[in-house]
Amino acid sequence: MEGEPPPPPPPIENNIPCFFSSSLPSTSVYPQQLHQPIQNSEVPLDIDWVSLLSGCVGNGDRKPPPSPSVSSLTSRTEGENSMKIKGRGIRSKKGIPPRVAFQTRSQEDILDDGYKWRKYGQKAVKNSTHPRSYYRCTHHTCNVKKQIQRLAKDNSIVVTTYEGIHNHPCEKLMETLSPLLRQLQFLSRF
DNA sequence: CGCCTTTGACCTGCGC
DNA sequence: GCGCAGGTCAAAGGCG
Repeated sequence: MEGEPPPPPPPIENNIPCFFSSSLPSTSVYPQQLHQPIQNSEVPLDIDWVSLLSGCVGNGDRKPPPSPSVSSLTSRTEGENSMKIKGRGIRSKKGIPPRVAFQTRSQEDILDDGYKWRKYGQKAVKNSTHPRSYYRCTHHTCNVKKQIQRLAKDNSIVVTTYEGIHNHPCEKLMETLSPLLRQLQFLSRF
């Protein structure tokens, strides 16, 4: 049924995965309208990290903002905008997890976002010379996935699409923040 | 030895 | 109904 009903974009808080990494070059976030092509590759640096992080907190994990250098977050990339929900493990139309896509200008395909990922597939995609890689969070109870692909028209841009929300804290972030938190606790006594 | 990547096969939905 | 394209599985091999 339902011939691709235009789903109302869910509140952004529910769609923002968390980002963390000293090496993560950039990001910007918009609600997931992942069926629309990227129209521009301008660089919106006015990231609302408060909203972003509050969404993370509400979802049980969080990451500090990376230092933005470039990027534009998107919805689906060109050549990808016609993507349908297919495949063996197809997401049921009822329970489609939130998805967020980022464009990141980076020489490296894999951006360190603080979580551990296991690659479970790679696929050549139409209209792109670069394959798309599929990753899954290695945490036992976490079912978050991400796809990584380079833009066909700009090899320097990596498009990372997160699907789902982590249900566990980011170990790397906790490592990083622990000393700070301890210090804050100590200072707050005075 | 355990974990990860690679890679081909398989599955599924959509368009024609 | 068929073919295409995207997404996933799982065996095999590599690496620390």
